[in-house]
Amino acid sequence: MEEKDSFNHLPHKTIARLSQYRRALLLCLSRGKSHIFSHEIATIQHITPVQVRRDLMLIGYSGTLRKGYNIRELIDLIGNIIDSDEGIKVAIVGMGNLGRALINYFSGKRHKLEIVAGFDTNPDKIGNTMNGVPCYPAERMKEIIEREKIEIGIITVPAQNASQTANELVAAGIKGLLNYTPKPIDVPDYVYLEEYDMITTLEKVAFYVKMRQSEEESNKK
Amino acid sequence: MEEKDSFNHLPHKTIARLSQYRRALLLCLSRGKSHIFSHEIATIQHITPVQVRRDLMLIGYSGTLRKGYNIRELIDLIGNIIDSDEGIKVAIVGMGNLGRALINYFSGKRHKLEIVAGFDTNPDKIGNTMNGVPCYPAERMKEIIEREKIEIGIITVPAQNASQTANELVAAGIKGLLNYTPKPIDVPDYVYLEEYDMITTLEKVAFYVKMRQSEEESNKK
DNA sequence: TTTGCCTTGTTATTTAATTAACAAATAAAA
DNA sequence: TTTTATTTGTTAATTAAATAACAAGGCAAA
Repeated sequence: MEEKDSFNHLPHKTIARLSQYRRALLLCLSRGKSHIFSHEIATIQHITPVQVRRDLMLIGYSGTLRKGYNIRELIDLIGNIIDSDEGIKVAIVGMGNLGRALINYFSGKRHKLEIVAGFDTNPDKIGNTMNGVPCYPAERMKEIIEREKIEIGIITVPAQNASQTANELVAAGIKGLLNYTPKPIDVPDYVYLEEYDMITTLEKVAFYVKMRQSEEESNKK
Repeated sequence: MEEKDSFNHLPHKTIARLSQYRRALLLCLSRGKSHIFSHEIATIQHITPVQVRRDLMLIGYSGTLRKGYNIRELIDLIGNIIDSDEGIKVAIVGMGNLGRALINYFSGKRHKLEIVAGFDTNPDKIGNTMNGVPCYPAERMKEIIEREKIEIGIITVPAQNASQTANELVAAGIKGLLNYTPKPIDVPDYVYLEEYDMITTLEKVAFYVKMRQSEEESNKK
């Protein structure tokens, strides 16, 4: 208990990187590697070796000098930190292209984190199964989330339905939400919320592309 | 020229928020509103009024005291900053579920930023049109990107093809890349790169959900 | 054995972003 | 007319994150 508490002040960015380190490490392990240096991890992730070492320091893992980190041990440790012992169930609301894309990404990958239900209002989709994930009618959201003890919801409905969907998920007792619509949603404090807006991301890329071009032009002069 | 340069030190987060403010403002405008207060924008975006005012200060926009900001003017100013005068063309590589989801999100929305081509290797998809976006064979990437003067590429191929796709896009002269595969890619300095990893995001949500639960438990004791 | 080279682990510094604090302006109310 | 409430704009302080700096350990080669 006390140990686990020590991880709740890890920087958000470190949590994200740990997840990425683990995937890279699993790949290395499958290729027969047993140890890895911080600069190797850094190269794979396109970050600096210092940042890798600092992250590992924060989770209290020590490598061996001149031999690097034990890949198997590190994978296990990261799992202890970021995975839930019992596993966490996830539901996707909105089985359009984005919802299905997410299911494909996840299918059979992470066993501690499983997408167990999809919801939609389209009668053509209801009753079908996508990559092993059954699609239920939106009206049954509360019932199924409670029955299956689903704790995380991913919102991939059209933007205009985002906030209503969020409310329904919260009412159903969801603990964490991931909102992929461009419409910001409002949830109670006890629900962890992460939002990602694809339109904004693309506009940002466009801005920096433009910015660099105009910098180049003014340098030429 | 000199004015534009003044925007190249805007914080990245501010750029992202400007894009979001604009969308919110367009919605308000369409409802007949002409002015808006910082705290109204803040409520819509679930941030603080101070942050809104600070962002607007950075772009040099002044509202009128006790009347707020002129929505029309502000929309135009944000456009001047983040849009490219001539517009920027975008290509999507990988017309799977995620690629199609992005096309749906964008279709007909932002006229300064247009998805004009999709690429895939699947013969069933090649030659089709999705929401007005034609799907070309991957081999024609360079040819079409050069011909259409496409500057931004979005990578939505399977992870194992990510880096090869990135190389092809860079070779074709792309200026900005948005990588949605969980595999980090490597691009030259002159290419602006943004990466987003859905698996990591979901693992992060799961971590914080778990963390809060174990905090609650230890509080009960 | 000794020297030099890597590599880790940690602290210090710098940079980025958010939040707090508050002066100034002005419309509305007293 | 004077006071009060509200809202903007800006500087200062705080927090979060990344980067730099460097001591210490230990293998390999001389």
